[in-house]
Amino acid sequence: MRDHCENKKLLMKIYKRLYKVYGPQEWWPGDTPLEMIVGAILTQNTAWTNVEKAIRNLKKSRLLSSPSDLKRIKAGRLAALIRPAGYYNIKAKRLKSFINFLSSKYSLSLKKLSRENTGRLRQELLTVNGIGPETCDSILLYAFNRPIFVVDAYTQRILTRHRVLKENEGYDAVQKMFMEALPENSGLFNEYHALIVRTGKEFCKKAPKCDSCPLKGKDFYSTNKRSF
DNA sequence: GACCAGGCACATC
DNA sequence: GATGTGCATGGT
Repeated sequence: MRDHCENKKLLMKIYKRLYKVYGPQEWWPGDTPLEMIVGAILTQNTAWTNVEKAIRNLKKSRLLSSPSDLKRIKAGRLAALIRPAGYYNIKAKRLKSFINFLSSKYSLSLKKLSRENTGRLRQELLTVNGIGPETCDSILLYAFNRPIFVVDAYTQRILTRHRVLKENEGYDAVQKMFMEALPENSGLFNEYHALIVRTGKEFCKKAPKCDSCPLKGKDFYSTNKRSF
């Protein structure tokens, strides 16, 4: 994370390239803030295709119309419905802990929750068991439209391979780098993260497929001398 | 059949 | 504070 100025230019260049190739991703794939929050929890370490099945089940059972639906349902039944998303017992608990938080502190109202300023909102969400930094920031950015950059495994992997980050950089440090390098704009943060995931899925899995990656070529590497 | 996916909490050292 | 482990389904 040396050469701040160079990294800043490189991060914009990467964004422009991905946007040019893929166009707008129009994330989050969900219709309402509640559905986005549920999706953010369900997608933890899980392929989105599996999450879709779980969300379909919840919608079919009319459990995503309002938070009170999820408040009423028993954790065991909830777990059965979200089974395709994997880790279903623990995720059912996590959904419940969010709903209990919303219920006890915001009278089950997402609108009330959304009146908090961004810093406070982030602080509050992070107290919920099962909501860590990435899930929290996905909720802030996609459900509440706040200018917060979401860091995920693909972000780390792609930027490490492009020598912008050293290996095992912490979440907060990576987020800080993005947010200092880019204009504070939730639309930009939204598209950038979505484009990273899109690129990561196609080209930057643990075994990378760099040959046809849009970020191939020396234009997209930091000159920072780092071994990786 | 092995490997992996848009993490997180908790135990242990 | 770093490191290891359980949680689980469905696609490649």
